[in-house]
Amino acid sequence: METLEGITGRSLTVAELVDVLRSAIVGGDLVPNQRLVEADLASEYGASRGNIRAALAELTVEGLVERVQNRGARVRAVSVEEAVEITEVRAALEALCARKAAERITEGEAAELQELAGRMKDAVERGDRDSYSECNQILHARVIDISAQQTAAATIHRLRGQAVRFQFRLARQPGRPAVSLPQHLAIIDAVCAHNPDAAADAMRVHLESVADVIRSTHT
Amino acid sequence: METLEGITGRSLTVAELVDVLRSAIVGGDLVPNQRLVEADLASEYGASRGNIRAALAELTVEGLVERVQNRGARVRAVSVEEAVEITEVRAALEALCARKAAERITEGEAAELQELAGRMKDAVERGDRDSYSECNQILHARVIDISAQQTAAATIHRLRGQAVRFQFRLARQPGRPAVSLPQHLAIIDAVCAHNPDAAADAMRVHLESVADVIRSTHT
DNA sequence: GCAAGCAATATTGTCAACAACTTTGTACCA
DNA sequence: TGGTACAAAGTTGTTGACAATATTGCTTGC
Repeated sequence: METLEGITGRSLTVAELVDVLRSAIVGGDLVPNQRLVEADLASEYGASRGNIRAALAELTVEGLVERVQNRGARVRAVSVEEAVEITEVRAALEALCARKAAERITEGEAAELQELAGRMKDAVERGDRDSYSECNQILHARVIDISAQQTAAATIHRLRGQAVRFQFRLARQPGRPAVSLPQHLAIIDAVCAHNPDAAADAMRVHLESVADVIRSTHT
Repeated sequence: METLEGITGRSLTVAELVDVLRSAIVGGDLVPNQRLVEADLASEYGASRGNIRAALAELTVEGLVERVQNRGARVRAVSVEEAVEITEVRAALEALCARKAAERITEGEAAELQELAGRMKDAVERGDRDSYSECNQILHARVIDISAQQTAAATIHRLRGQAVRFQFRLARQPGRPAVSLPQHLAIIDAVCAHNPDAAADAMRVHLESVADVIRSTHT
């Protein structure tokens, strides 16, 4: 892989570095607890150490990186307990979004969600995990989108980045689609039926069940 | 006021600057939309511009400061619409905390909350706004504490910082205590009765009513 | 063989200078 | 009078050098 610096000839800005490093952490190129030595990252990504340093400071506030005084930065390792907490917070926030989405949804958007429901049923019948997983992500994103809640959306997005490793494992669990499909369909039904309370409950139940699965992997 | 630099003889670290600037913004010494010129802040607080710059970057991620490329930083102005959203997110998260608190609360903690309920009733009867406002803050803080939800607590705290200006106005509204006192008592009752669903509902209803008041000030 | 102290190395924290960009003010021309 | 081009000032973005701190490995004495 060629670095961006190698291609463009200029060095990366702080904002670009934040994006690049965030992707590297969320994407798993930088693994939990891995040390992030400023000088190494600087030569790796073709940036000055000062900019690397600034980027690490921002990612620390985002919760992706952990720093201790005079001892440098590491990729933050999220414990199972913490992943459960994060998922519970997501449950509360996405339930809020589902509630607002049920209040605001248009007929066009409802038709779109119904079509998505069809694709999800199909995918489960065919045993197509990748397609189902994709629909899953689209559903959650669409509900947040329709809710038009900027603050909740930003918070959910940040938390997702921290726990993405656990989500990933989850989707591969055998028998998981059979459990989650009816939950997803219940969310779609309630949102499309303009039923805020039912939509919030359905979303909360769904993500609480995700939290339970994560909890159970702790043993 | 003497700067910390003037007292200690050394210049401030980035971490110290973040705290100082955060307090200044939340406390209202730096008002919304006020420009934050790095060089000015540097001489004001007796720090190097580089450290000021790093501190502003962190506060930007926290949502207290707004920056645009090459045009500097300002204190972020939170709109009424945004304050409503923030309060709704707080409603969802504090409802989660109330639920968990109801599950975990000990008898000692329950007695403490009941005593707080008494003080709140007293304060309203006596018309003592300051005391009631203080109890209010203690109640919310205690419920979050008892819930032992680190992730939710950190998120609530960050959001509170952004909307603190609106909260402040609210407490001074005439007739407000008469509305909020029964809501607060309902929260305490449900949490102490180990009733998670009721606790979550009571907290959500309470903060949604706060959101309504903020919304109504827009007109 | 082992622990304590010390030197060497690695790494982070801070700073001041320089470069790049944006805005403001002014002169000139239609 | 209005607008455009250009110069000047103000401010932010970036970098490399230096200082402070932590870690590692070695030596020495027991």
